[in-house]
Amino acid sequence: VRRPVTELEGTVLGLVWARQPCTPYQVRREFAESPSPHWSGSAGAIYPLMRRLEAAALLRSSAHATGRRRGRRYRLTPAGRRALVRWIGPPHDATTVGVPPDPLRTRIPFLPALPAKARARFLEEAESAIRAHLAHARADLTRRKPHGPYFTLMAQGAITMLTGRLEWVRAMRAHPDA
Amino acid sequence: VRRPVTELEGTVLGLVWARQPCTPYQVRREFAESPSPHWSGSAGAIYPLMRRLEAAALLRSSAHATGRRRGRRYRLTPAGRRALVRWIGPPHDATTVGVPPDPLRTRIPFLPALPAKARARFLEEAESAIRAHLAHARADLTRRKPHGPYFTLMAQGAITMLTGRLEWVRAMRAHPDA
DNA sequence: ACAGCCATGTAATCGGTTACATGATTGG
DNA sequence: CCAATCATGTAACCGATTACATGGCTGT
Repeated sequence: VRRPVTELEGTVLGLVWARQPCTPYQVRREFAESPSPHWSGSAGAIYPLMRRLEAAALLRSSAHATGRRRGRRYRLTPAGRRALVRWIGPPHDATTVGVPPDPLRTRIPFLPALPAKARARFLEEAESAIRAHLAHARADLTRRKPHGPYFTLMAQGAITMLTGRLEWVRAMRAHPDA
Repeated sequence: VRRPVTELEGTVLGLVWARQPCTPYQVRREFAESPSPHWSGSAGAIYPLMRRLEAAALLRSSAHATGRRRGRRYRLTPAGRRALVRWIGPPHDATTVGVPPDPLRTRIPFLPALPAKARARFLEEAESAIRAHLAHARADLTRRKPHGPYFTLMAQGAITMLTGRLEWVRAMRAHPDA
């Protein structure tokens, strides 16, 4: 009666699957290089998490040493592989496929708390910040393209989201009282 | 030297601002009715949080009783109002305005772990689930329209995100190896 | 040799969820 | 009156972040 794996656990299973044998540090680097800042991939999150996954028999590890440095390399167990497939889905639940959280959208209903001038600045700064992130996302796309079609598709997904958000903000600036 | 308010704290400040005087239960209902399932608005989160905000002098409360039921009504203090304005921004940081987290997108690079048939089913189920959520979001829009332009804009933002995601999934289904 | 980064961890803190407890109100 | 729901909390657990500690490696 194992509980389903969390988002972070599922992502780590996927990263290990793709790179096995894989060290916790490689996983951390992947999070650090990701354009999405949602998870920090901090050491305090990743190392204990991978130990937990091993305790749950979803990962197994072997000691490893490059030169004199100790370390562990992780691989998926068959149960880990099955847990990964179940995490990917389908079925998709509401948190996976529903309206994604968006801190910018969250702020919109509270804009009347700002004076009109600050409200205009809010939207102006938002638009230029989104453009900057869009440029980063496009750079990320070209960087990931050699890694295969699915990495390309993921990067395109990020661009799609940013583009939609940009249009949305532009519409708000155009019709402030729509 | 107060730390900046978190997303949940900022949202609660905004909700209290819009409805003051406001009980924790009203705040919880707002989260429960929100189409985004990101925060549960559980009692164990909201009641202690509002007490913390009062301890930080961003909220003040007065005891209240309807019939024989005890309770507290909260209002913003001037400092709370300033904290709300600072939370809304600008400036926007990367977590606010960058690529939003998206559990569906997160799964894409791991699709090769699925057999081809399951991969097709993943995309098929994703598309139909997004359509269902889009219908909910549109219903939410018409429900919120009477509450003013900013609630309308927020609801439209959710629709924009879902529409973009739908097009993205449709493109993936059309060109599985793009 | 020494500074700085790479790599592997651990400990304390903090906050959100889950589960539970309790009383008040309302509908049948 | 009794059940279901509304409303107000509390406590335990769990996990992510922050900050710290350590030791090996690399360039100058």
